[in-house]
Amino acid sequence: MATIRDVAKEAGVSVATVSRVMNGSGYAHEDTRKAVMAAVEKLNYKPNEVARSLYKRKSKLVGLILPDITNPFFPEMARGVEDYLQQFGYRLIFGNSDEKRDKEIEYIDTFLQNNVVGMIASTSEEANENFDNLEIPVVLLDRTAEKLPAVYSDQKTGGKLAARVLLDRGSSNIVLIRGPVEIKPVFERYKAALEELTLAKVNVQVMDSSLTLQGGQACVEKLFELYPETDGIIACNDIVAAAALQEILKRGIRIPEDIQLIGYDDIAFTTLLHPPLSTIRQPAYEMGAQAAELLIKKINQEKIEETHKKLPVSFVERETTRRKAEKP
Amino acid sequence: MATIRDVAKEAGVSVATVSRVMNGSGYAHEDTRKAVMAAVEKLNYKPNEVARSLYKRKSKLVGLILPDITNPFFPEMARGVEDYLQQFGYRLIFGNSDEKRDKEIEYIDTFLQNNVVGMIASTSEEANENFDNLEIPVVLLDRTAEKLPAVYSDQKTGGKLAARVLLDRGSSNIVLIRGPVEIKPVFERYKAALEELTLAKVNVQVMDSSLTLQGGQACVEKLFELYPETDGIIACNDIVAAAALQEILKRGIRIPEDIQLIGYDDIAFTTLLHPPLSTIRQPAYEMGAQAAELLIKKINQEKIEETHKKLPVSFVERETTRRKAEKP
DNA sequence: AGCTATTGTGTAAACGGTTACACAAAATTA
DNA sequence: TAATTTTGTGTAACCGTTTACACAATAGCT
Repeated sequence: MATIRDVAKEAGVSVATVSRVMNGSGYAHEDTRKAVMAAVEKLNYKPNEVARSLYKRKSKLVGLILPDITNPFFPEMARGVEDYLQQFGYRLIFGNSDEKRDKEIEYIDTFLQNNVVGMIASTSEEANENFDNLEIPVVLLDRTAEKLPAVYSDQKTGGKLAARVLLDRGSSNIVLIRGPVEIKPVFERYKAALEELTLAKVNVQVMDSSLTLQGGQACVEKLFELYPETDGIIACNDIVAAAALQEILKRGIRIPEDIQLIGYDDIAFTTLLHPPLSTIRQPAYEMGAQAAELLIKKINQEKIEETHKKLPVSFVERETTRRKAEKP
Repeated sequence: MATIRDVAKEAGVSVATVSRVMNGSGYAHEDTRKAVMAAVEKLNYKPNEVARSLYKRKSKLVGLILPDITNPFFPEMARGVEDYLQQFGYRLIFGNSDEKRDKEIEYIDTFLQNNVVGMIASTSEEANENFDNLEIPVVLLDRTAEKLPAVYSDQKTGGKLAARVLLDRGSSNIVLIRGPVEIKPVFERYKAALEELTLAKVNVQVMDSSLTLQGGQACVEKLFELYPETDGIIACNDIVAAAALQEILKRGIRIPEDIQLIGYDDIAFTTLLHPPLSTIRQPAYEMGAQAAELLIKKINQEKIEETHKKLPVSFVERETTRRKAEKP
């Protein structure tokens, strides 16, 4: 790889001059500018980001921590941030935390050691003290905290909405599948749904599940043994809903006639399920993009009107819920 | 952030000594070692990777280029490489190429500018000359080329296998959905399947589709208009197969009685489809992990027995294909 | 022409590590 | 005890940029 010194020699100028024309900073005579660019071209010179980063004490790298890219909800987000950042020449150092504090800390440390210019993270709640005394901007994604800017979605409305959908469409023996309580957004949607259901004085059962397929299957296997009269299920996410759907089909229960089912997230494959899954949509890509936007504003020290962006969720009506009776 | 100089001052030694005890290189008296470690502890010193990387001319970063993390096949791979590399302290700079040459080149350039120690890439075929004269190790993933080490799966056997499955189970009017021909592995599986089908003197139709849901739906919409007598479909991947499945169901065709369907990849949600999708499995996670393993060997200049690892595929029998008649 | 701005360029000191080298002190050997 | 080897430590150069500063040349004013 050619260095700035090679270019300087080739162009017959000093390294400072090369640097200036590369960055368009300071003065440079048109002739020397041309000479430098010719040398750059000839040697195919690309400035070494590492050296630049060392001097400037900040790189063009952004750290991204997501719980698990294997869950289809997160790749959407990741692309949202990547696509947005890319326009500004930022690159991503990426790590999966598996919601584990240790991994998170490890990644934060290496991000810092690599002079990242900022970080975007879906951090487990208790851990975000790890981000507290950083001197670089951090934005939380799909999670919130007082002290840090955040982009997330309206879990409370989402949870309520899921409950309302089943209620309005006539379910009265509802199983609410609660995801891991440590995961704040998941817990919030659960809480909101439970509240709505409780208010409705309907028969409610709560079951626990992880957010994975295996967890969902394990949960749902017991569901009908425990609560055979169930006529509505609110799942903690689409994956678990898909597991439930499968169990429902296996048992020959008619959906949505005998039982209604609603998921959460609206990941890509929900539309491919049979019947297609009704769900609460979180705008994952958009969330990622907005987090990136916020981060860039922070990096550029722009004034930020709102540091906490709560994006709206919506009910995506498909075929695991009944049509709501029209008003006459 | 504390620097090595701060630590040196705190411990009352020179920076060289601090460096030596941090790296366990050269001599260091036990007492001074302790003093240094105490200072490190006290100041919470973490060596700056950027400075280290500048001097050594290689970082602890590995570049990863994948076509599109939004396709569930790739996150599996990505985790395979991340999980493996993580043990050795390497981190990932990540980029989606969308199979676009420009994006690929852009990422390669920035990877290089950041002194990555190696790269793993699913590169579009024609573009991999971009990797040719690099002085760092590169391993291809899910793609192959003569000159570069590669980890991929046995597309030829996979394609053949898919065809054999339908053939052996009695389909005789088969539509073969071909993915984008520029994507080598996708083309290869197509070619192998076509060959097998042709040999069988069965009625074959070829249709084109992208690898996405939208593409699959568009293709499959026309399928039954064009070829109403179809009794077997080989899809270019699971996503397209899922689209086909949906169309089949919509049309009230019985599966697998009237028509058989087989996908490719075995991504996570295939098991959730109704009926669960029979498919050809590629060991995506394992492929990622092995690519990482190969890369690390390259980095450490270990001797490598085989630079081209072709991993086996397998038929995952689920419910969109009939049971094969048992031998008596 | 003489003076002041403006423009153009180079030198050298950072940035925060690693390491070659020099040298001193301690341990080992004869 | 003297010579030699081993151990322990510091100084300074280097990695490839950026930029403060100095200074020269040119341009723009009276």
